[in-house]
Amino acid sequence: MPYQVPRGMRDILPVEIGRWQALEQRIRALAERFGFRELRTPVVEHTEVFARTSGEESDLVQKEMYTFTDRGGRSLTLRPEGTAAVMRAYIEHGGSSWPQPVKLYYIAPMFRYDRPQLGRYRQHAQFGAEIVGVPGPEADAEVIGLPIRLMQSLGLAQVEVRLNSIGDPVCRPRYLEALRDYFSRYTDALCADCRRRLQTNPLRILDCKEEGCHRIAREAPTIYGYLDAACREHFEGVQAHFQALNIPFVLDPFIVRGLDYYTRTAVEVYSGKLGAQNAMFGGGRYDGLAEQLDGPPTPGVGFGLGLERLLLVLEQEGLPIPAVEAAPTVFVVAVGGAARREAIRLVDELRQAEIAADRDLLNRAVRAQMRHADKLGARVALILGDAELATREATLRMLATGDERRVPLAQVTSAVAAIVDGRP
RNA sequence: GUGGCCGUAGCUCAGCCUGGUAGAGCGCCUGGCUGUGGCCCAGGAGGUCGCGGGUUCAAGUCCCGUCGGUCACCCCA
Repeated sequence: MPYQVPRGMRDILPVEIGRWQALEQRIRALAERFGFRELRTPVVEHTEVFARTSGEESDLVQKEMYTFTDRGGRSLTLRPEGTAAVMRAYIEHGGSSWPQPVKLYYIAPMFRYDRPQLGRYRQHAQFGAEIVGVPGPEADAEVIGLPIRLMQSLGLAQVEVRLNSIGDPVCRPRYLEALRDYFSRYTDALCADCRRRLQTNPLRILDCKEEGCHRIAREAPTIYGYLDAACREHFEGVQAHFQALNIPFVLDPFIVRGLDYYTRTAVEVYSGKLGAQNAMFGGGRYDGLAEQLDGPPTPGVGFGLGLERLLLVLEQEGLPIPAVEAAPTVFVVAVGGAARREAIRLVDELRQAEIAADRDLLNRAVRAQMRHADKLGARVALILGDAELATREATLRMLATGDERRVPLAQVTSAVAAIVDGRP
């Protein structure tokens, strides 16, 4: 085995690409029906774009970034998440002067240096969408409704949406103080990570999975008593709009999100079919993000959804997406040099008529050519030999039934077009 | 970054315990059918047994290391 793909990365082979293409097509159609337009950003950004926005304390920055120095001495990082890059592009190109609000989506690879396991890869694909420029809760419901409707349209009926508010820079500090007060009484019982988080980010203690920490966290004060009027009003607005959209959700005060830029709304959706890596999508509001990138104050809300995980869940639920097929309509089988030359011309003519056509390139026996036509899933075999050439005809064989008839060469394309249209 | 399990043909796996000439099914190619696919039959190609070291007369098999996969932890999509 001379070379292998880098750890945690994978090749998507032709036998499975049809599912990816089908999923991506559906996503694009749905996102655009929702009024989102695609934004493509480079796969790398200046490291600070992620380091400053996600937070120095976040796991993403601490241990998951693919960072390198380019030949000019710049520190660049392979995009570990989409939102910061979208906001960087929005600010750079003067998004505030575009028709407001701005609704953007992306389907793009993300890179995180992590230990691989089922549903977790060092390169994975995410579908994400953002609404920039709307401070009110209608945008939260609008953008989070998108992946919900996507999953429903794929047949995932009961997805559980876990919703929370983590406050904003006005009210969250008071809550963090309350958490510090509370957890300080139990420092001996907290794990080492959480003792550190007590100083750096006590919110994160809330979703620590350590048994001891978890037990203590369960009794911790929730943020609900600390949200100020504006945050509470926003939170209630999001819930009201979810209800109006008939999106079921549960309130979960332990959803805190791993990145620092989130404000107010935080959501995560899980599947029981994914083992330990069970998050399907996550997202929230990030009203302070633009300023962290030295841009003007700009509200935003969005999500990121893991495509590998979505495909895995669909597979395990017995709901595979019908793959995009790439079978030729016509396979031209040629016997002999003159027929081969005619086949080259005929295949080209069919292709110019927008009919998928293919032929043998290995100079193989008729039998092998027929076998190949069958394996490719062609609907029609066009057989060209001396007998046909003598009368300027081709034998048109329907592979499903074995029915055959002779067609003049000049009428082959229209005959095949008729078959494609369902007129045999 | 920590721990458990697993690496033999393109794929799924047997052989390992008890060291002694590397196997099966599927897939691929060819032929049976010299101009007709699927089904069937026959043949062929394809492997430094993940890699490196050690023990031994002899290692796919035993030991150590390493890389990769997988599951769990951390955390996330």
